[in-house]
This record gives sequence, structure tokens and C-alpha cells, in this order.
Amino acid sequence: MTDDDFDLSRFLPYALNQAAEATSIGFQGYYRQRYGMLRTEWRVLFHLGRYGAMTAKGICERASLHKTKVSRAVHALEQKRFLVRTTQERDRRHETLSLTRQGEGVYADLFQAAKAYDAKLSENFSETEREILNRCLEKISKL
Amino acid sequence: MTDDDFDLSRFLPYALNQAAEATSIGFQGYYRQRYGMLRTEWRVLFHLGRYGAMTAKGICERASLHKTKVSRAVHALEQKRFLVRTTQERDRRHETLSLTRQGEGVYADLFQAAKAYDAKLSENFSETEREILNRCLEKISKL
DNA sequence: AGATATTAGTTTGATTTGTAACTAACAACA
DNA sequence: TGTTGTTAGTTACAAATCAAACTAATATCT
Repeated sequence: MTDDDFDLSRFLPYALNQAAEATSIGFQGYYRQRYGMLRTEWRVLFHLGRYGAMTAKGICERASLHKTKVSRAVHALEQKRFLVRTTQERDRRHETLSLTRQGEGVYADLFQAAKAYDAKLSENFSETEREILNRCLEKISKL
Repeated sequence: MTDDDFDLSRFLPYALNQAAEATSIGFQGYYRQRYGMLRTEWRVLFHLGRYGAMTAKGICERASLHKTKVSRAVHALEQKRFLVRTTQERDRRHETLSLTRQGEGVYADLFQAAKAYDAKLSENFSETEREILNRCLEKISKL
């Protein structure tokens, strides 16, 4: 590749970041306006809704989020009454996080919205493109 | 698609964001440690190095960056003596930004580093994958 | 000319994030 | 039992971001 061909739009970190921002906007608007949630909050909620009750540590690992971020998101979701904490008797350092009835409702709504949003985005691609895109992104995330 | 298939890792905004973060880390380390630069500063520098002198507005448009971000990055790069401003006589609201000799040097170094980094990332993909990935990301960015 | 609207860029204050130090509970081992 | 180490989670302070208000220069319209 000559220098002339190498453009920001072909630089993977840049291209990925631009694409990530472009796709985030739409969905972000949804959970922000509707539930006053931040991105990390949505991710934490999603993990609890999708995989069931777990500790903050568990969420950190699954979601590759730093513990301070999770700590703050959990606090915010607790304020909103979307989740509750239960200290484990066996080891009182651990607290199990679980969604409240209300939290489940919000999760269900956001889950549907996410699916719909994703489907809409997918309209722009062929089956093959979408598959390869997914595969590439997965590979990259594991680097 | 059933609900069981829909996972965060298949939700495009999430997958893109994870991939973007994963690839950013390596390169970010380079310009941070070496030149104490922030991401926006690197982008502004790149635009000036790649496309020649232009106004802050021009950079905003090309890079889809908000003007306050650009304003701060320009200030920081000016402090570092990587660029200078020249107020245009025709319209004194505009200022032309151009790289200094030193700025050109830094750009050249970062440009090479970016190319090398990108080449290394590309090793993980076939020609086809890389082409499709690029095409998809470009499409998404224009949505 | 004078009033009003735009435009380029900066500043400010509130929100968000990142880093590192901290607390509390438990474990391991002398 | 006491000392040292580790782990889960929080807090505090600095750095970065965002939105909105602001300044200064120019354009437009009467």
C-alpha cells in the first residue's frame, strides 16, 4: 500500500470508532430519554436481565468493564429501583445483584428495542456481509 | 432470530464499541507516551499532516468532531509547538492552522506507526474479510 | 448607517470517566 | 492468635467531555 492509500478512514481503530459512534447515537437516545440511563447502566442491566443475578465482579468480567464503572452503575440502578443487592452470608464481601420487577420490565423493553434497532441496522448489509462483520468484530475484541 | 441468539456480542453498537476499544489501546499508548497527546489531538494533527493547512471548521467537518473538542486540541497542539495559527486577512474570524516543522516530524512518525499498527491488525484477516470489514464500517459511518 | 442574524472559535459549569487510594471481609500461615 | 496477603467493592481527586452561553467579526436587510 502506498502512503496515498492510507487514510484515516482505512485505519482500523479510527474506522471502528467512527462506526461505533454512529450506531450508538440512535440507541443511546432511547435509554437516555426513556429511563435516564447511561451506557454502563444499560450494559449492567442487560447482563442481569440476560444472564440472571450475579455479583458486580461477575459483571466486570463478562462485560469487560472496570469495577469503578460497574460500582457507579449499580448505585444508579439501585437509586432507580431497577435492582437490589443481597449480601451473601457465606462471604459477606460478595453481594448478589438482582433485578426488581420494575428492572425486569425495563430490561424487557430495552431488549426489544435493541433487537429492533439491530435489525434496522442490518438492513444495510447482505447476509454475508453481516456474518463477516460479526466474525471480524469478535476476533478483534479478543485480541 | 430467537431471543436466545440475541446477545450483546451480536448487538452492533456494542460489538463495534468493544472492537474499537480493543484496537485503540495499542496505538493510543504510542502517541500518549511519546508525545503526551490525546486522541482528538492526534486526529487534528493527522488531518493537517494529511490534507494540509486548513481552518478548525474544516477539521470539524472532515473529522466529524465537535468544535469545542477541536478548539481544545488546537490549543494543546499549539502549546506543544506542533502547529501555528494565522488569522486570514479576508475574514478575520477564520484562522488557518498549519503544522510547524516539528509538527510535521511528529506527524511523519505517527503516520508510520499507524500504518504499521494497522498492518499488524490486518494480519488477523483474509483479504476478503478486510475488504468487507472496511466496506461495512464505511457504510455505517455514513448512516 | 443601524438593527438583526450568522459564523468561527472560545469559555464555562455540569456530567462523566479514569486512576489510585481506601475499607471491610476473608484466607493463609507462622 | 497475630501478621500478612488477597479480594469485593467504594470513594476521592484529577482529567476529559458535553452542552450551552458567550465574544468578535462579518453578512444581510431596511
